[in-house]
Amino acid sequence: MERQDELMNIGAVAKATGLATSALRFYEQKGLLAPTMRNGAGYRLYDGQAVEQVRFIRSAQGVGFNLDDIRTLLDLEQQDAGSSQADVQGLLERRLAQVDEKMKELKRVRTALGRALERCRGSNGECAVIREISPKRS
Amino acid sequence: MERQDELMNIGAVAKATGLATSALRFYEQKGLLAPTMRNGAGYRLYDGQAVEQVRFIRSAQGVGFNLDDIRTLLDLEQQDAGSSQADVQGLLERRLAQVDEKMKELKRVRTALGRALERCRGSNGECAVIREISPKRS
DNA sequence: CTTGACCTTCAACTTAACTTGAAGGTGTAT
DNA sequence: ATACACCTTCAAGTTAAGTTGAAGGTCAAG
Repeated sequence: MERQDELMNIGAVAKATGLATSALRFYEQKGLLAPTMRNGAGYRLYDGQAVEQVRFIRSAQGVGFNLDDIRTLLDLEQQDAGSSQADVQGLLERRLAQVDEKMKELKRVRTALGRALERCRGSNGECAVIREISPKRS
Repeated sequence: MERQDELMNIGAVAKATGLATSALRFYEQKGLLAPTMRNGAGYRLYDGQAVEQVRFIRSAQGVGFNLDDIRTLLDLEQQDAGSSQADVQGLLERRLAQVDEKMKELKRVRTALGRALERCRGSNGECAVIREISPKRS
């Protein structure tokens, strides 16, 4: 299982993740994403793991974690001297509880939407009138 | 049994929800929360539903929706007469799909944390997080 | 009728998470 | 060797979601 160590420069990572290069540099500055190395000219070079990491960041962000939270989560990977296993474990447990809390909230939101949809379908014909629902992006 | 129409002023809603009064005024300005009425002096007066609504807003925010999204959700819930049934239904369905997508992301994050925790407990040292993310792309 | 805890508006400030722009170096294809 | 698309840093701008502060009105208690 030799992973081909093809390194990609920042533009390739950007393309692979759908983010702007500026966002990737920003993540680096915030300690969330480090290139594996730089080439002679100072270009950042990333391996495939970076793409995975960016995807994790986006997932976590999408469900309401901020970059600081995410950084501490990613820092666990590093096994920094100074953080004991117990520290790491405790942090993981707290984050997990937080995720479970979010799961509940999401279900709450889902239920509310489901009820609205039901009502909308149940009312034969009348949800409302007029037009113009703006094509709002997510 | 006419105890239901107790109106509360903004400070009481703030206390009941844990938000600052300034946040509640801000939500009003953004069209997310309207007081049922004002008293003679211009004081905002809210009913109990407002507290529920604020809780919904916080839940939705907590799972990554922004206030604009939430406003459209609330508009739908109240069947804000302003769009056709098909439009409303379609939008509701899209939002539901979005919620389900977030649910998946949350599960993804949860799984990553859960497995890292398990390994962290089981052996010494390995408390990696992002390695546990399945390399599945969206 | 004054005191203190409320409330009002409005404008300016803050923080997070980026983006944009300027000024310039690099890689490679013709 | 000249384009041209990349890349670099650094500073400043933007947007969302509020907070903070000034200047003042209101209400119950003493």
